[in-house]
Amino acid sequence: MNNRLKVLRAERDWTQADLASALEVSRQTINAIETGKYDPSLPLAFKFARLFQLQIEEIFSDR
Amino acid sequence: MNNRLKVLRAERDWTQADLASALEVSRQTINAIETGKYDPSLPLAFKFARLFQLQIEEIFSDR
DNA sequence: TCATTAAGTAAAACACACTTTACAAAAATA
DNA sequence: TATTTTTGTAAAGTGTGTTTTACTTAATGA
Repeated sequence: MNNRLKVLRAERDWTQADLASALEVSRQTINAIETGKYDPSLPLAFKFARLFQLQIEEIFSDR
Repeated sequence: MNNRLKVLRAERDWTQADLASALEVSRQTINAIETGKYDPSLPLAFKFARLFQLQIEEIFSDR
């Protein structure tokens, strides 16, 4: 699973910590997801989508 | 998190076991997700979406 | 260059996703 | 009604997602 989080953050000039606090998760969670260590849970994927106002599929991709 | 799995299954006349084998997960996993015991992982949510040819948000909803 | 901020990473702990086996209850069908 | 199929549920085990604390490295700015 890869994702566009780094780009979406850059477009907004947000740090990983900024994004983490917007989503109420730890900075390490953001880092781990961004660097592909693991996938977010579905509820967290929904939070990303809501925050960025995008479909989950526009942020995360299966292959 | 609620979902439309029961309806989507009914439209296709599939049992929980049918859906489970199409997705290569256990029947108990399908049952637990349908009955709200837990949410699927994001990769499994993608598999549902691909199978039903729907967006994840058209199958699962956050509230 | 020095100090600060941002990003990467690691370990331990805990909660949740998923499996297998097994059984009971409900629904469908002969 | 009797049998079969489907659904619900439970317990134990494994693996993954997330947290906290903490340290290192990289990038930014005075």
